[in-house]
Amino acid sequence: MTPADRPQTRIQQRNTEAILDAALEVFSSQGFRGATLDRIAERAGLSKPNLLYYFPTKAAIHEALLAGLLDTWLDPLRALDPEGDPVEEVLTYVRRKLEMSRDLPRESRLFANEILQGAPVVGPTLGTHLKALVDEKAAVIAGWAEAGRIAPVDPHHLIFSVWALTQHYADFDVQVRAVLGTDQTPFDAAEAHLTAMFRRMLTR
Amino acid sequence: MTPADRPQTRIQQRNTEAILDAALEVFSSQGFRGATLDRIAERAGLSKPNLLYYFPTKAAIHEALLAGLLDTWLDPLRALDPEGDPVEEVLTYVRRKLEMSRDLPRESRLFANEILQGAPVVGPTLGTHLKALVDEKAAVIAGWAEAGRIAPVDPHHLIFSVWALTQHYADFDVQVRAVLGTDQTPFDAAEAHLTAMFRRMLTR
DNA sequence: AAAGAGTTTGACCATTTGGTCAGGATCACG
DNA sequence: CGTGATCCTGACCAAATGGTCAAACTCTTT
Repeated sequence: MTPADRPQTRIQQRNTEAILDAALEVFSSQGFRGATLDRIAERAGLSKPNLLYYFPTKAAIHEALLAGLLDTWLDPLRALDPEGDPVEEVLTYVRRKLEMSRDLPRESRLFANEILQGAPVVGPTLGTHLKALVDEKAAVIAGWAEAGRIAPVDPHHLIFSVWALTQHYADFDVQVRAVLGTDQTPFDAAEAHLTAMFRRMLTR
Repeated sequence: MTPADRPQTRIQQRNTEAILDAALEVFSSQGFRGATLDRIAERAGLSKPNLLYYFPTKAAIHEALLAGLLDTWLDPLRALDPEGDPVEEVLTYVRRKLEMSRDLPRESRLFANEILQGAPVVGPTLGTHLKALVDEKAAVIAGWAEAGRIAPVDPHHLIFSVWALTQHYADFDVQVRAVLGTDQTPFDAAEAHLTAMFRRMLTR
């Protein structure tokens, strides 16, 4: 009776994937209101009615993207190991987050758009899921600081700093490249800079 | 012959101001495509045709906002004084930039939206004006580093870091507040954190 | 108070856009 | 090979939206 009874057809899988990929491209570069079903359908290689055969509304596509995104987005923070070496754990977190900015810039911009607009979709989960995870990891970091294993630091704002610094290279990519005026990726220099910066601030 | 011949009427001044303020509110929270002339007109207390009496198109309002913004946005960086004390100069820059995030969050979000969309409006100026200013100040910072007056650092990425860290508190305000779960402003703690962070990373 | 510049608006228009629907094409499977 | 489920499409619709315009109203100046 439930829709889950029938597993996905090959066609279903191929098309929903194509739609989500096309939608990610369009939503992340134009914002929710700027994206049109026509553009998404065109990029996905489908007709608009066909697109609406797989997703009931434009908002449904958007929500599907954000729902799938939040989990993967927080994976690097989840991996922060209370048993590991404090400085290396934070540095690893920074590196993994920066890699995500490099490899998944569309996802980063989709998320940035969502937060900029006031988080109309993911808003509810921010104060619950996200806050719970951040509080947990902040406590770990606070413990390291109290034990004198890293320099004293506000753990919540340390995490904000990681987010801000790494996501900047995805969300403001155009500006970064314009200022550097170089063709090559800024990510190598960014990693060196951020690694040195965090190491220096955490080493007492 | 030029329009500048006749100075602005009082009515003109009041209405253009009201329009720009309303537009800033709507553009920054909904993005360019998400903003409608009806909403802007409503917020400005004018009818839509009356609004279009003062600005020829929606895009013209948007461009007027961005044109006025870029200058004030870079004021704190311009104020970075090559003759001043290196660490204090950078810290002052950070503080002034953070104050702008606190006092002008709508402007910050408007700019973030513009860059996220690929800088369709300000794009050309990024590679010229902005790059020139950043290169100039980066050279100053590089000089300080070479002279051993601050710890060695990539000057361009240092400036990016200031932008990312300070603007984060305006652009991702919803997320920051949701995670902190507090009613009071996060800016006091943010200033303490950022000040300590930059001081530690620049002091050798 | 008259004239002319400046200001405002209701009515209107063309286009875009999210979404619907009936019917046709195609596929999986007994 | 036939039949039911799945997939696809052209034509269409209602609402939203950027923009126009002629006419009316108001303010300033002489």
